[in-house]
Amino acid sequence: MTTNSDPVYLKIKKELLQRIRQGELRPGDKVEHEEIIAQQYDCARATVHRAIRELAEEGYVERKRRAGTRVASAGNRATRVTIPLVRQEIEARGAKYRFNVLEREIVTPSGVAGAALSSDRALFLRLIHFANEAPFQLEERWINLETVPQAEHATFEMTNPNEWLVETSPYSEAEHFFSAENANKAQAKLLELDENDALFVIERRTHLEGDAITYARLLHPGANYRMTAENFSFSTKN
Amino acid sequence: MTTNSDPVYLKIKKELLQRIRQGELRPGDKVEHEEIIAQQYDCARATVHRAIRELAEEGYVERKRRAGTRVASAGNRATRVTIPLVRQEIEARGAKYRFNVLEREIVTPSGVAGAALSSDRALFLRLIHFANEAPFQLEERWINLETVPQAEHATFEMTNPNEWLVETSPYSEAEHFFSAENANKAQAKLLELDENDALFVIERRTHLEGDAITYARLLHPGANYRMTAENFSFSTKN
DNA sequence: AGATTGAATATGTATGGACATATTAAAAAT
DNA sequence: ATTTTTAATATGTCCATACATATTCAATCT
Repeated sequence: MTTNSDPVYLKIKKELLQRIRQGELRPGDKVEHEEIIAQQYDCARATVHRAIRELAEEGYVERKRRAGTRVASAGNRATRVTIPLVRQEIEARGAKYRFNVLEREIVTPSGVAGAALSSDRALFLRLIHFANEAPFQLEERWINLETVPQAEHATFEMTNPNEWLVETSPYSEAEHFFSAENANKAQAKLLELDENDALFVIERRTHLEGDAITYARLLHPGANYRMTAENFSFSTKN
Repeated sequence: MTTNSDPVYLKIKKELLQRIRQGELRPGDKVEHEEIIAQQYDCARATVHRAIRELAEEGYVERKRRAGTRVASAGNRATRVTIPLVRQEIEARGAKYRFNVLEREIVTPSGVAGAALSSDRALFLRLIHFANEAPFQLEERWINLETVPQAEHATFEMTNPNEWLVETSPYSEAEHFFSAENANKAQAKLLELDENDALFVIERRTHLEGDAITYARLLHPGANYRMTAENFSFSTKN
């Protein structure tokens, strides 16, 4: 609900959103002009503009110059997913975090990793992450040594590759893919599962200004892993 | 890159983001005050404010009154996932969409569905969705008949339940969960898979002002299903 | 009828000023 | 030395106004 202490633009936003949620304004319906709403709330047009602009950014309405504002057609709305760092994810559950480097090798990446990195030299790493000594995530990672040459001499004993990379180039762009796979024999053994058990797979490609940095596959036992997507405007809070 | 035709606030936003991406401004670093940037760009403070506010909303910087603006610590950044309507998803691939209602029954939901709906009467539906006559998604859905009584007499012959619900209460709030499971015998048969093949599972709970509307489980063959998460500020476009 | 031109209009951006408010740092009082 | 009070400051919101620009609708010309 709308709090008295809310700034005016938020009040307008919430009340409009409520009218949409409750079906008073249905997809395709026109929303009043900014000037008219400004009169209703006795405020400046800029204030109304901000309210409706934010609703547009969140996908609730569509705006066109001269044509006005309409409630957007529903369906395929965007949700937010936060992909956590393993350590945080594990420690947030109150468990002890530990990881282990199983493999470390300089390779010429091929296949998916090759396509993702487009580089001749990469550092390949295979790691396992534990929560309270129980296998939590199996990680296969390629780091592009052409764009991140420092990786060649990093030990990855104290900080895992993910944390190391976040430290090294903090705000690189990332793409994520989610899928499900059956565990092969090796994966099953490392994760203490049976062969063919379902795995929840997160793939991540990061790049900086077009240059590929890393490609990683993060494999979780499907039986107890669950990823949550939040709504954009939760209830009427925002 | 910054286009000449970009509005000033976008120019400021992009150039600040670039300084963060390239590591000139690192996590924890202070960003200049709004007034100073306004001087540099010869614009009003409100213009700078909008640029930095949007960067804050996207998680790149953190702002505190009196304390100023600092580059946020990286890691666990949010990404956007769009959960498409099956029909759109299938037709977007150029395939023919068809669905089939396999089961339809009024039940008292128990287990996860019961917890999600907290209702005594629900319509349970089991459906299969085809792409070019190949099984694409298996759907198990409970619709709360206390909040959506009209569902009891809906046929779901032309419009599938998802589309029907989007039509009925367009902007309800939704939560999504992703996970991986092994197909049981029945699921495998319906999806034309082998038993134990990995399934990519999307669970969805929707509610309207606190009242539960529906709970659905959407099961995809893991072998060829892949969900993509986009970045928030793609490159430097936004 | 069809194409071209020309207003009308709703949104988009921007200004420069004002006041509110959270938070910090310095000053004063204990 | 520690706590309390006070002032300084950066961000947050808002206004009234102005002009830019995309898009529609009507008027005009071929």
